[in-house]
Amino acid sequence: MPYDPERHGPERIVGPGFFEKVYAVVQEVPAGRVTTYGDIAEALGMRSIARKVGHALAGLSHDRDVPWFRVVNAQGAISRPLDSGHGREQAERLRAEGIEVSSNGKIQDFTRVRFVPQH
DNA sequence: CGGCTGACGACCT
DNA sequence: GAGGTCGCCAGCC
Repeated sequence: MPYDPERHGPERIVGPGFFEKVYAVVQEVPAGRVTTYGDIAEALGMRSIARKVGHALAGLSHDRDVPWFRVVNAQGAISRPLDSGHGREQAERLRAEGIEVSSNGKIQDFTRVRFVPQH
């Protein structure tokens, strides 16, 4: 299917600098709240590149001041194996901010702590 | 250069 | 709720 603004958003903005744009949006998420890959994609004007948002975070170096752990998937769950170092760290850091995370990685009261970044 | 791979998500059974 | 399908696109074989 060709590019369709109705489905894919107003314009294509993925390109050089995309990662930095993602990081800028993530930094808007306040402590104690979480947002989703899709919400970030939409804040950047593209509804269909949620996957690229995850890719951007995957390439993030931890020494940068970006709260990567406040980003979860649309189901309100941590999108990394909980038996991995990063999965455990994310759950830990969210709990440290007062967010309840169940043993299966689900965020409790997700709809209430969900933060939707604005354009 | 073609194929595969994802920290995803909407939609359908 | 649990799976499967398809669309996305930069990066890495």
